[in-house]
Amino acid sequence: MSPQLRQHFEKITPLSDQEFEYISTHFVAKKFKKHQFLVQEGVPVPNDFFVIKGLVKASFTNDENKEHILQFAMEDWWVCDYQAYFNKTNATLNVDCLEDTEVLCLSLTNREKLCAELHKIEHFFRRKSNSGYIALQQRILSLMNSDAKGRYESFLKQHPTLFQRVPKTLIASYLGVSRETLSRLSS
Amino acid sequence: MSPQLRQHFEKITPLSDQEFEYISTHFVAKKFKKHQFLVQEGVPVPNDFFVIKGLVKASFTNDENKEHILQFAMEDWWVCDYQAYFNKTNATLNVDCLEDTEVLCLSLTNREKLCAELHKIEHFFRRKSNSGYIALQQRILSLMNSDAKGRYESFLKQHPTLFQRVPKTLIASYLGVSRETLSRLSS
DNA sequence: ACTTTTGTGTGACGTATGTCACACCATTAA
DNA sequence: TTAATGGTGTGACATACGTCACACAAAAGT
Repeated sequence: MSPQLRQHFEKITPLSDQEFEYISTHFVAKKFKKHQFLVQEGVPVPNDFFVIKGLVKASFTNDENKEHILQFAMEDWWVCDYQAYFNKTNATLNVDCLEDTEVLCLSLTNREKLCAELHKIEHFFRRKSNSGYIALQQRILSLMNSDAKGRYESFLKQHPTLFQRVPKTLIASYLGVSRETLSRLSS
Repeated sequence: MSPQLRQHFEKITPLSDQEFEYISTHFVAKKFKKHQFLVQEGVPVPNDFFVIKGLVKASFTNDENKEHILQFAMEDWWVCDYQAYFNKTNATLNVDCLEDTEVLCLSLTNREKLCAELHKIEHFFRRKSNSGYIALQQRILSLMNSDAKGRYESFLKQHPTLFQRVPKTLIASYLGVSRETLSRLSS
């Protein structure tokens, strides 16, 4: 199985060959084409996804059919509708591919099994979750504190790669601005 | 030590008397008066706080002296500047008391020690962090999807207690709206 | 090769919300 | 008792941003 996953774990905790081999049996590789859905609103969410290759977005679409992007995920990112995943409810988000993408799927059962069996893994996921929490707090601050231009610029700074790979329409929807406003900012 | 903390842990994982007794030696009780700071911008943040009694706010103040509230915390809530705490940097947030409050302090060292020694505790904090993450995602969606009125109403629904204990000026600053706009909403 | 879809710019206009100003009351401190 | 502080309402006005409309080009699908 992908050495990418191992490297990813080992940024936080070292693993023996056996340990990693054991861990990797709990993941399932899958491929998706552009426009395919990893998670679809209204249906259960058995898996969390670790992106090996490609690019996806996680988004919420409201009653007026306006889409708000919660997250992009490219190589080495995790993505899911975590609310639905952890609470075993139906998804309220969609996760779909902006490019052809390859992922490793981790079912909730396998995740909890690994966490229970290997303290290291529980530690890993705690650390991941902590960082995620902090990042979201930053995002909230940026939504409250900065105007469209400020958010646009700090996105550009923090995610130059995404900025190139993602259409601006979607970046607008990630930043919480209309497509038109974003367009006027860059000109 | 406070049975409140034990109950709080046991919502997620059962503990023996000895276990809890051991755990509790890692916490330090402290009392603060209204207007005192638990965390102050620019200084290190050695502790995370579990609120036993009282009410605090965690906020960011920008260059124009505008305050944005990231979180309120009352009984049974955890509060901190987690970015500074986990990364051992200086605080960018302030945490201060809206009421006289009693907390249990958990240093980063003790937290990591407990997590390493007791798998249960690492599990506890992973679960906590996961829920926190999900809650912040919801908040982001609400900032992007709802207008002032919508956010105000869902805050009222979700936190009727806070609504009573917290001045509306501060609720406004939590919701990302001006004091005046919020005032006009309720009338 | 043709059509459809996707991405992007730009003008005109409406509106939700911010800002500034002032007034009033309740509470706390001196 | 007075003064200072904190919380709230409300009017007048400014503005950032959304919405709708149209145009055009590039990419994708047939």
